[in-house]
Amino acid sequence: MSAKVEQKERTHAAIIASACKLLREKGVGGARVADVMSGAGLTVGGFYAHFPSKEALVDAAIRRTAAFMRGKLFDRLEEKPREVRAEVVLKRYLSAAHRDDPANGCPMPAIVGEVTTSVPEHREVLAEQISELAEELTKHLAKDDAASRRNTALGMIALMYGGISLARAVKGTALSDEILRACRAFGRGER
Amino acid sequence: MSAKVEQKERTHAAIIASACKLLREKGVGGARVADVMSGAGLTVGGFYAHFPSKEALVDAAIRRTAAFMRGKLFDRLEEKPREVRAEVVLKRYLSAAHRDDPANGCPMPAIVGEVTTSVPEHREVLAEQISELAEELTKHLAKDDAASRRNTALGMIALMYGGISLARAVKGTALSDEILRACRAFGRGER
DNA sequence: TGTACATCAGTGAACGCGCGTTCACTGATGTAC
DNA sequence: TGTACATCAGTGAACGCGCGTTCACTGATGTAC
Repeated sequence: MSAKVEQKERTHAAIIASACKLLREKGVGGARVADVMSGAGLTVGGFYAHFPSKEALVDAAIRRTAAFMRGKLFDRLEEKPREVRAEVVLKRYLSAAHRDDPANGCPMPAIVGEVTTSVPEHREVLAEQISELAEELTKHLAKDDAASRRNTALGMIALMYGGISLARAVKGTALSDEILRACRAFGRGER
Repeated sequence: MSAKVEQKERTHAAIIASACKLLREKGVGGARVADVMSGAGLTVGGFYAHFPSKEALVDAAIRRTAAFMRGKLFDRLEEKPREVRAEVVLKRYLSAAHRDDPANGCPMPAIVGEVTTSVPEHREVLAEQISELAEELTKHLAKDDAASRRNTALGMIALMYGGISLARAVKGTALSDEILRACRAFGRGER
């Protein structure tokens, strides 16, 4: 039994990995079941031995990629002085590298719009992941007042998500770089 | 000929109006040709007497709704002192009313995500509309330095778009109101 | 230890449905004489 | 002014394609005796 089970677990992981990549690159609609499976070196039919539906896979992939993004964003952040951490986060998120590599970045740009007009499950998963991100970010902020740390965290999240989404939407134009730069400055408090 | 032409023009306008509503409510994919037509009191088949393709309709609707949104956002803004105009814009855009009435609001939340992975035409139209919005907003900002007015305008746009998009995605939760409030404060410069 | 049987991950074709687009047709409006 | 013909906006059914899901089948792994 063991070898069989291990093999299935490896396959399961490969399906999720493929889904995480496609979801961030092409969104929910663009991450087709057949493509996810062929990305994992398999054929369509086998999918339903691993997930009850595409929705279940998408939920798993949202959670996975959101956690992955938090890992990147807060990586070794505690080594830096508190006063510069917000700036570091802004710089990491609102970078040209992040804009140009959606497959390894934040899931939000690819899914927020679609998910807004879709099933409640996805929206709940997204809400849960935004909350988690806000909480972690709040811990790194410098201010005394807890309420204003919370506000800053939520504002930063909206600015970062909005900035990278717009920059990707107009990618290839001068405006795209300009947006990233402007959002970094705006987030820093420059007016 | 006249009565016939006038009738066709009225129908054309009704199709665009229906498309503008559906596009903002349900996005590009959700604004189905058959639904747009029945929203205008017509049946599917007649669509192609008015537009060469769904894409052409979507482009028209993006332009129309973006212009409409600018009208709302900057309405009588010159009556207010320059120092408060940014704040007024933030308050108008990041309001619960705007969040709860997508059909009459900004087209960006509904289309940015989808358009990013779609045909270049839509992306170009979007880029053009973002530029227009940034230029108009820049004119209302208080600072001396033109470059920093431009930065602030682009930052505000990303913050507003991001804030309302996330607030809509988690609509119905306490987090949704919190995001709107936090973004207004963040945009005002509170850290 | 070997042999017969059971299980089940994965295959690949088919099904069903949604949606953009096409097309033959209709009937009202407009034109020619 | 009236009559025959042309035009064309709008209808509604059909077409084609994409995509999620189902299903009969296969072959390798594991179990029972």
